[in-house]
Amino acid sequence: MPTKKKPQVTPSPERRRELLDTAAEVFAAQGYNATTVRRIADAAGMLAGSLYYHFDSKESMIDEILSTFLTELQEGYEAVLAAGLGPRETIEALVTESFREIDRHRAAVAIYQKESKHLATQPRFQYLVDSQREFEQAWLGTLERGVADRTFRADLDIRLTYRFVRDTVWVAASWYRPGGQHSPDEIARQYLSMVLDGIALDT
Amino acid sequence: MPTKKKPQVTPSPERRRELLDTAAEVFAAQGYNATTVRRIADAAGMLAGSLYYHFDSKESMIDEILSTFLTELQEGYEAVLAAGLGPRETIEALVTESFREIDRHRAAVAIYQKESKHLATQPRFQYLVDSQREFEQAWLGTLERGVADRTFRADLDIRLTYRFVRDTVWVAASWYRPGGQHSPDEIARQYLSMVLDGIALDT
Amino acid sequence: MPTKKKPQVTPSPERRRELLDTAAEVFAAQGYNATTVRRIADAAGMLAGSLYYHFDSKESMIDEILSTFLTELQEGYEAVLAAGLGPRETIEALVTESFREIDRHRAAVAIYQKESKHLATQPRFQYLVDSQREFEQAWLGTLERGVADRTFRADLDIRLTYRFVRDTVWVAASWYRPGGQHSPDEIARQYLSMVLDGIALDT
Amino acid sequence: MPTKKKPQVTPSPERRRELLDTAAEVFAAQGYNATTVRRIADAAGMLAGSLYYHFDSKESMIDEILSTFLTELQEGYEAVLAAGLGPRETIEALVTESFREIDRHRAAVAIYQKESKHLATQPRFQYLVDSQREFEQAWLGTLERGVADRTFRADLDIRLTYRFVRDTVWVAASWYRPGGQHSPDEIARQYLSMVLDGIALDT
DNA sequence: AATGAATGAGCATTCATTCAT
DNA sequence: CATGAATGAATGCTCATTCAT
Repeated sequence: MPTKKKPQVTPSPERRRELLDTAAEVFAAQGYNATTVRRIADAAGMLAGSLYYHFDSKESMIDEILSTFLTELQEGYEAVLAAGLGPRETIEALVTESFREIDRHRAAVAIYQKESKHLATQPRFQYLVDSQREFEQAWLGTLERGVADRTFRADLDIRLTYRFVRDTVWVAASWYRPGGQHSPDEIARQYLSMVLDGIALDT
Repeated sequence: MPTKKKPQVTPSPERRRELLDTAAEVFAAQGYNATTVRRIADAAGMLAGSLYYHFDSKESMIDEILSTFLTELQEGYEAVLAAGLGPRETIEALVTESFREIDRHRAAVAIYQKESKHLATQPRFQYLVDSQREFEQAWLGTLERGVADRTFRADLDIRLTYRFVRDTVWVAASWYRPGGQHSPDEIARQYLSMVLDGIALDT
Repeated sequence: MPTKKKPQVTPSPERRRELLDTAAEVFAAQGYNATTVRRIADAAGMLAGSLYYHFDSKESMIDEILSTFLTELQEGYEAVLAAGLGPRETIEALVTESFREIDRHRAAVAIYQKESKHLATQPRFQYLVDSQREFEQAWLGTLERGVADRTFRADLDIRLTYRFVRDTVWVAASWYRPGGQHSPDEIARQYLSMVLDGIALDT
Repeated sequence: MPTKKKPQVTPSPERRRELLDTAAEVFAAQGYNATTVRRIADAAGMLAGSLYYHFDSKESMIDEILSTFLTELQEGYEAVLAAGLGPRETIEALVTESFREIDRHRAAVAIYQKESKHLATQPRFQYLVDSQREFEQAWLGTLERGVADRTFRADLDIRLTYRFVRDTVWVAASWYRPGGQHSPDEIARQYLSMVLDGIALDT
C-alpha cells in the first residue's frame, strides 16, 4: 500500500505518476467499477474533487495506466523480436520480458487482465484491441516458426498453445508479489522449463 | 449456504434456475459490479423489481451461482480423488473434470475467476476461501505424490507448478465457447500433453 | 434461453404532464441552470432520484417542455396563416394567438425566452433554431404583404419592426399572470391598438 | 453599493475595468449561472484563482457590472427628467437615452434583462428593485402627464402601455450589435415612430 | 408472479473559493 | 500579481431495493 501523506506540495509530473500508481493499486485490488474515486483520493491523502485537478475523469486514469504499461510492453517485445533469435530463444525472451513487466507494473497487468475485455468495447480503448492483435502475432508467429524448424511439436493446436502460454504468463500477475521469494527471472526460468519440457519426468 | 427471510422458496425451481442462468450469463459478460439488476431483468423479460420475488438481492444471485458450481466441482474432484489412481492419472482426471465443468458452467467459472478474490473478503463468501483451500490440497497433494514416486520432476518449485497448472486450466473459461471446434475432453488432452511433456520437441 | 418479452414500461402520461408542469414552473422562476433537480423533486413531493423514473435527464425535461409548447404554437400559427386573411387581420390573429399561448403555457414561454438562445447551440435543440426561422417567416412575410398592399407604412425598417413586434409580445410572458385583471384577448387588443395606431393622439 | 474586506482595492482601476468588461461579455453570452469563473479567467488570460486578487467573488463581479451600469443609466434619466420637456419629448429623450445606453453597455443591459429578476430576491441586490421602481416612476409619470394633456391616448391601460414600451426598448439588447447598420439614435427614431404613430398606414 | 412507482444512499464530476509560494 | 494545487459543498444521475396493487 502506498504512502499516505497529508496535503503537501509536490512537483507536478511526479505527483501525477504518484497518483496514478496509487490509483492502479486500488483498481487492481478492488476492480475498476468497484473502486470509487473517493477511495483513490483517500489513498492519496486528498479529497475526491482534488483528483480532477490532475485528471479528467476516473476513466482517463485507467486509460493512462493501461496505455503507459502497454507502450512499455510493446517496446520490450519489439526489442526481443528485433534481436533475431531462434524460436525457442525468442519464446524464452518474451516470457522473461513478460515476467519482468509483471514485476514492474504488477497493478497495471492485473487491471489489464481483469478489465481489458470489457473496456475494449469502448472506442476510447481501441488500442487494447490493437495491441492484443500485435501480441498475438508476436507469439503465434514465433510458435509457427518453431513448429516449422522442428523446435516445437507439430501435433498440438497452435492457437490453443498460444492461449495456454499467454494466459498462464499474465494470470501470474494476480498472485505475484514483488519482493517475494522468486525473482521475475527465476519465475520465468521455471515457467519456461515447465512449458518447454513438461512436468513429467522423462523415462 | 445462506438463507434469509424472503419468499425465497419459489414454487418453481426451474424458473429459479432459468433466472440464475440468465444472471450468470450477464455477470460473466459484463462483470458483477458493472451488471445492473435491471439488465438481468431485461434479459429475463421482466422488470427489475420483479426479480426480488425470486431472490433476496443481487448478491444472493451470485452467491447461489457460485455455490452451486462449487458444490458440483467439489463432488467431481472428490470422485476423482476417491478413485485411487496414480499421480499422473489423477492429474489427468482432475484436468479433464475441470474442462468438463467449464463446458457445463462456463459463465459460473468466468465469474468465479473474475470475482472470487474480491468477494472472498466478505464473510458471506467464506466458502470461496474454504473450497480454494480444498482444491489447493487436491492439486498440491497429487503433485507431491508424483514427485515422491518420480512421476514428476523434482527440480521445480511445487507451489509455482501448482499455480501454473491451476491457472492454465481455469483461465480457459475466459475464451472457451461450448460447441466450439474442440470438445472439453480434447482440450484437456492437449493441455495435459503440453503440461506433462512440454511443447519442445524431444531431441 | 428464456423468453424475451418487452415488459413495456407504460408511464402514466398524466403524471408525466404533472411533473413537467411543476418543472416548468421552477425553471421559469429560477432559470434552467440555477434550478437543481432536487428542487423540482421537492416541488413535486418526491426525491430527486425518483424523477429519473419518468425522465432521462434534466435536459430531457426542458426539451419536452419546449417542444410541446412549440408544437402547439406552430399549429396555432399555421391555422392563422391558412385562414387566408389580409395582412392586418393576420397580424391581429397572430398576436392574439400568441397571447393565448402565453396564457396557456406561461412557464414554457418564459423558459423559451430566457434559455432558447443558449440552448439552441446544442444539436439536440436544433428545432429551436428551425421554429425560430419559421416564425420569422410568418411575421416577416405578413408585414411585407402589408407594406406591399399599403396596409402598413413603408418607411420603417421591416426587420426592425419584426423584432419589435415579436419581442414585445413574448416578453410579456415575464410579467403576465394568468387570471389577472386582463384576459389574453384584452391584452392582445390593447397591444394591437398600440402597435398599429400608436400611442400618440391623432391631431 | 457594497464593499467587503478583501484586497478589493486594486492598484490599477483600468485592469479592473478590463476584467469586468471581459466578465460582462461572457455573462451576457452564456448566462450568469452557466458561466464559470474559469471561463472568465480564460478570456482574461489568467487562471481562475487569480481573479480573486481583483474580486471577492463571482457575485461581486456581476454586482459591480450591474451597479455601474445602473448608476450611469440613472444619471442619464435624471438629466432627461430635469430638462423640463413636454411628455412626448420626454418619452423621446428617454427612449433615445436608453438606446445609447444599450450601445455603450450592451453586455450589462443583456445581463440586467436576463438576471435581474432572479438576483433581485437577494438582499445584496436590493438596489435592482429600487432602481426598477425609480424607472417605472419616470416612465409612468411621463405617460400620465401625456394622457392628462391629451398628448397620448386615454383609452389604453397605462401600466400595460408602460410595460410594452419598457420591454420594447430593453429587449433590443438581446440582438443589438454595436457598429451594426443602424446607429442607436436611428433605432430610437424608428422605435419611437412605431410606438407613437403605429405601424398602420393612416387612411 | 409481476408491475409501477418510489426510496435513499452513493457516485463521478463541477466549481467557486482559498492560500502558500 | 499570478500560479498551482487543493478544498468542500453541491450537482445530476444511477441503482439496488421496497412495496402496494
